[in-house]
Amino acid sequence: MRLATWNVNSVRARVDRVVAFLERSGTDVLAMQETKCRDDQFPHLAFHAAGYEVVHHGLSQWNGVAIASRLPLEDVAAGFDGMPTWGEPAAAEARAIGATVGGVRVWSLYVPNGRALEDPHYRYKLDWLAALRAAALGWQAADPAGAVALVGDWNIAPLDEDVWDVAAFAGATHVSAPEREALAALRDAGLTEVTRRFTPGAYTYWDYKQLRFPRNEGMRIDLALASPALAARVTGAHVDRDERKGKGASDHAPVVIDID
DNA sequence: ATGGTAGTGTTACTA
Repeated sequence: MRLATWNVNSVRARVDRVVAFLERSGTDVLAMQETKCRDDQFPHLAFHAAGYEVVHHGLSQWNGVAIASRLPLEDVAAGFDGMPTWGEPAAAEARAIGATVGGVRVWSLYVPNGRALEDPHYRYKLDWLAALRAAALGWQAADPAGAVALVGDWNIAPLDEDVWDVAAFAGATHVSAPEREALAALRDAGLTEVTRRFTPGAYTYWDYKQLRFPRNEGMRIDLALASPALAARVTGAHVDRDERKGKGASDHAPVVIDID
């Protein structure tokens, strides 16, 4: 199975490019983030025409997560138990969707950005990650030998080498110790990152501004965490950097994972 | 030079 994760930054603005990627790359299952639309606005027809079914969770023009697959999708879940809320009035955001495909439990995740260390959104981000860890501990306890993939835009650079200039991030989100610790704590639920060893030095995101992509000033923030049973089946991974090129590109590139 | 781009219910907000 070829599984990919991609923050598409609006599926409606990029549907042709996303479908072309699916067909070109031989991707069986694509987890998308930042679809930026409600369910009734999702461009299902273009995916169906290419032979993919889609499950989508979108509540507004913000966030939005989906899984497209040419294998059957089962047991779809919008959000996970205990997921924190945001805003006034407090409400769950569309940042997680899960489905079982080919025996693998796949979650497409869009972790809150955090905005700034002193911003309430940063606490929301940490709480969201802690709640995800608690949910994952439950999944592990229920099925210790299960194949689980948590993929998406984590909005965290786990290591200093995952940003082009760590000094430029002093006092900023994405690299702070609490964020990195919240991500690392998912290890308690048996989850490990499976793409890094195949993609050393690769970035997955480059800001639209300041010529970040031409200068390769990027960040590795799109990650794939896997349960032990699934991690043992990962045979390769790559970042499809070409998808960041040209007119109409997302600011993220797809991360592709091959599973035996 | 405290900007710069791109997306959305666009003239405000999110990233």
